[in-house]
Amino acid sequence: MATGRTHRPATRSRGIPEATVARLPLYLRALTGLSERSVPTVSSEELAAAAGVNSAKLRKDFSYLGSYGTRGVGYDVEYLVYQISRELGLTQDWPVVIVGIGNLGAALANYGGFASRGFRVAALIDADPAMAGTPVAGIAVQHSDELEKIISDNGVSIGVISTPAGAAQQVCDRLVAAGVTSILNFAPTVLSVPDGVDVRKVDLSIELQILAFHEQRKAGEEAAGNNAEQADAPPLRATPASRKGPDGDVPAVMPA
Amino acid sequence: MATGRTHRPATRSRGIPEATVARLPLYLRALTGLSERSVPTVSSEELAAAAGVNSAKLRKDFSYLGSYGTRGVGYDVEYLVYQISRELGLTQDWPVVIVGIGNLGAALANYGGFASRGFRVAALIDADPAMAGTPVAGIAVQHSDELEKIISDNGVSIGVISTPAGAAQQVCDRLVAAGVTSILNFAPTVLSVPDGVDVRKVDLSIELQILAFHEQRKAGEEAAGNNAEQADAPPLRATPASRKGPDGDVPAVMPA
DNA sequence: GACTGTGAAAGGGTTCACAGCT
DNA sequence: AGCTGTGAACCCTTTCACAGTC
Repeated sequence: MATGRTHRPATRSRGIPEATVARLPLYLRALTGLSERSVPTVSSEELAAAAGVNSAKLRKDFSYLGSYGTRGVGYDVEYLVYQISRELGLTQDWPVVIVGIGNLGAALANYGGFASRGFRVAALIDADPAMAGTPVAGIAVQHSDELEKIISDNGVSIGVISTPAGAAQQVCDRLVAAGVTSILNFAPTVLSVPDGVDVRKVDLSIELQILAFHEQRKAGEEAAGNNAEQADAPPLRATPASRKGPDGDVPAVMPA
Repeated sequence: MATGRTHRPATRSRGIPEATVARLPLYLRALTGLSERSVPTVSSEELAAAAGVNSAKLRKDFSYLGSYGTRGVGYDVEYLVYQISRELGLTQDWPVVIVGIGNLGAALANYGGFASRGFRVAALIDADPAMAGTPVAGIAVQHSDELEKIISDNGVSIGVISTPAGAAQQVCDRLVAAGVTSILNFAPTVLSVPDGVDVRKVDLSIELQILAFHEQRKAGEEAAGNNAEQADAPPLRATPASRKGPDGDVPAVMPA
């Protein structure tokens, strides 16, 4: 025990913070770029810049994985690529099914980033019988009747839902019943799943709405000083006891 | 300071937490559903369930917007729809351009959720001259030479990038130079933008990798007890001074 | 009685700043 | 000298629990 001791308080590979996990793919991508350019080592500063984060955060993130750097030198690119890949579970192959082969589903099937890094599109599934057999991205679409069989035959544990909103929960239920435990949902719905099943959501319209919020903010800033956005609101309140439309004031409903 | 009436500490419509902003679209969607079914009021409990959050969080979120509920009763659906829409800036129309009309761009153009709620696809832009004029989702694709003109003619402030990764930064720079201040980026790249420009990123492969991490976790749990995922790691270290692959153990680089 | 609005407590995540190693 | 690894401070977010209002 001559060294600095602190035996590492059992918090090693257990309990990597979620925020850190979400950034690992980012680091991995940056590292892959460096690897392709045969860069042997990077400092936290350089890598952080390439990944678009600050270096303190990156160092802390890596510290959760272990001590993979060398003081005074930096990180070995190849070694880090391997460690992060392993931590993310990308050293194994993940068969994935995509359900709902409309515009978006087809785009996903064709997306190169899917195929690389451990993910393999095991099947494309659609409810439309007319689509069955049609090749999309080189894979024949299968009818959703086959869903359960496909899942179990291929040992699929990750499913992607790109159906219309109305079908998503139903598809989700079938995926889960068939053994899928991770779902990436592109349909604009809240999916309910049993404990132990992970759902991640990608929602285009939500992202746009968040941008619109900040955009409006910026626009309001120019005409600053007076609280602009509150100012032009109609003076109606919801309080049933008081005034709610009795005075011909618009209830102000959005189109849809 | 006796207690009682804190006069609302000037933190009214200023400074809505980012986490809250990100959930407003979720609430809005749930409320729209209720509105279509002509439900007049909801409790925080009901609405929270529909939006997939817990009710305390929802109430706190709404408290940042103002006091829009009625104690003992709940929230007036129509009124809340209006207030949230206004807060998000959806009572005005946002022209949006989509740059990069490949599979994904086309899917986005066709996505219904775009058109509803204040967003209007003002133009589709692609670098391929062969695509110019081709109608996608009822809109003729325009060549990227026109980008600057399109932006300024239509007063576009929100741009969507669905180009390949290699083109994204360049497209981003042109969008920003032309006046766009909010960007939704689907390309797997870190975009650098000047201050004052917002970027949101949607990255399919990152989402999958996060799922894979948790999936691997679950798999490791079954064979629990011993720290499985660390256990099978090859005992190589990056320290250039010490051992680095000398023992024929794979450096294990990802394919790409 | 029912349900909102909100202080206060608890929990994560980020940033700082520096000790410690090479 | 240079750069990592990390306690400690700080900040943001979530949750609790209850006073306040209808």
